[in-house]
Amino acid sequence: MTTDIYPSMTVADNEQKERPVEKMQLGKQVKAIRKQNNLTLEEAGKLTGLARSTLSKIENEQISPTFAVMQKLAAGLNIDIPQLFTKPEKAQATGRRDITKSGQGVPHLTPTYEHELLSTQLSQKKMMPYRSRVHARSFDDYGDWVRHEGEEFLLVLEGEVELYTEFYEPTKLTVGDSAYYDAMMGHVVISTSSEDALILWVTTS
Amino acid sequence: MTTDIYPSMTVADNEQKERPVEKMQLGKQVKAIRKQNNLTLEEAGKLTGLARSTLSKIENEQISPTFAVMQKLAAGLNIDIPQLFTKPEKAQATGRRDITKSGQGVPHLTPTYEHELLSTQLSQKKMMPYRSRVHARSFDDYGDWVRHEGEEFLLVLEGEVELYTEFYEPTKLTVGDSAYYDAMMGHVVISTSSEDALILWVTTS
DNA sequence: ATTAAAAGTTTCCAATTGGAAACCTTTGTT
DNA sequence: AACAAAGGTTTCCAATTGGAAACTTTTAAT
Repeated sequence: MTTDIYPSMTVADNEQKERPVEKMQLGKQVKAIRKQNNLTLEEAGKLTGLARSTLSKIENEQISPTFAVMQKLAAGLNIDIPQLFTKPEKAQATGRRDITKSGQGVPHLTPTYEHELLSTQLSQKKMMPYRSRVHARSFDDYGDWVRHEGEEFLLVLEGEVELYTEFYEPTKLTVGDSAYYDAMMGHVVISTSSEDALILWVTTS
Repeated sequence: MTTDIYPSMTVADNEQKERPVEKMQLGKQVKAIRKQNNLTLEEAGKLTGLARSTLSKIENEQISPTFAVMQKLAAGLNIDIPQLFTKPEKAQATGRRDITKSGQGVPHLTPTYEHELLSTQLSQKKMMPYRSRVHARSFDDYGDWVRHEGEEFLLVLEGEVELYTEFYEPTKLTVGDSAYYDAMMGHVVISTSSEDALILWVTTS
C-alpha cells in the first residue's frame, strides 16, 4: 500500500468482516410482483420470454437465475432489476399532514424572488413546495444559472414568465402552464409582464 | 386506491413496448470495481469465494453469472448488487425538461375527478404533477379513503374544497391554500362551492 | 360431487455455468 | 535478450440452469 488516505481493501480484511447478506428472497419478490400485476406464470412467461417452468423454479427458490434471465424478467415486468431483490421500502407512513393557508407560509426574500415556503411544519418530507413572486426581469438579474441537486416542477399562477434552461431555447409560460426539469441543468425564470409573476414551485429534497 | 391514475400492466401492453434494456455491461463494471480496489483476479477470487477463471469469464462477458454468484461478488467486494450493473450515477443530471401548456396535459377521467396529467414526457421522474377538477361533493362519492404510497402536496387553484384526512378534522381550503400529507393516511377532497374546484397535485413516485 | 379447464409443479435433458488446471501474456529483473 | 513470476485467458468437465412436456393441484361450472 502506498499512501492512500483511505484504507484499501485487502483479502484479510474481508475474510473477517461479514457484510449483512442481502437476505431478500429473490423468488418471493418475483412472485409478489407477478401477483401484483395479476399475471399467471403463463402470461409472465410471454412477457419475459421465459418458460413458465423456469419462472416457477425461480419463484420457489429452486434455481438461481442468471443475470441474463434477471434482465429478461425486469424488462418483461417493466421494472428495474434491483426491484427483483429489494424490498419495496415500506411507506414510512408518518401519518402527518400540514396545511398552509394562503399567505401564511414562511417568507424568504432575495433580490430576484419573494418566496413563501409552504408546509414547513413537516421536516422529513420528500418535496419542498413554495410559492414565489418573481422580481427578475432579465437573465442578468441572476448573474448566472441557478443549479442544484434534484428535480423541479413549476406552475405559473399569475402573470407571464420566460423560462430559461440550459440547452433549450427560452420559453414563454403563462397562467396554467407548467414545467418539469432536472435542476442540475441551469435554470432561471424571469417575469415578462408588467407586474411580478407568481409561481408555484415544488422541488425534490 | 380505487381510482388508479395509471393503467395497470397487461400482456398485450408489454409485448408492444420495448423497455430500454439495461445495456450496461456487467462485466465491464465488475472489472472496473476490481481495478478500483487494486485487486488481481486471484485476490478478488479469495474475497468473493469464486474461481479466478469464473471472474475472468464474467468480466469478459463470456458467461452470465447467476444471482448467487452476483451475491458473492457484491458481498466479497463490499458493495451493493445494483452497483454491479449500474453506472455510478453522476448526479444523474438527465438534462431534460418537459413543458406542459395549460390544458394540454394528458386527460384522465374518473367519476370523482377530471385529471390532467402534467409533464408526462419524462418517465423516470421523482414527482408526479397533475391538475384536477374535483367533482365529488361528499365523502360518500368516494366510498372509502384514498390511500397509496408516497407523499402528496396540493394547492387549491380555484373554488373551495374540504380536505378530509384520517385522524384529522375535515378542513376547508380556499384558493391559495395548500396541504402536504403522507398519502398512506386516508385522504379525500370534495368541492364545497357551487362549481367544481380546481386543484394542483404533486405526488412522489 | 364430477368434470373440464386453468394454474402451478416436477421431471427430463440439452445448454450453460463455474471450478481446476493448463495455457498464454505481460511485467520486471538480471 | 532471457528468464521468472504474476496476471489473465482458455480448456475441459462436473454441476447447475432453463425449456418442453408430463404431471398435480386449484378453480370454475354444471
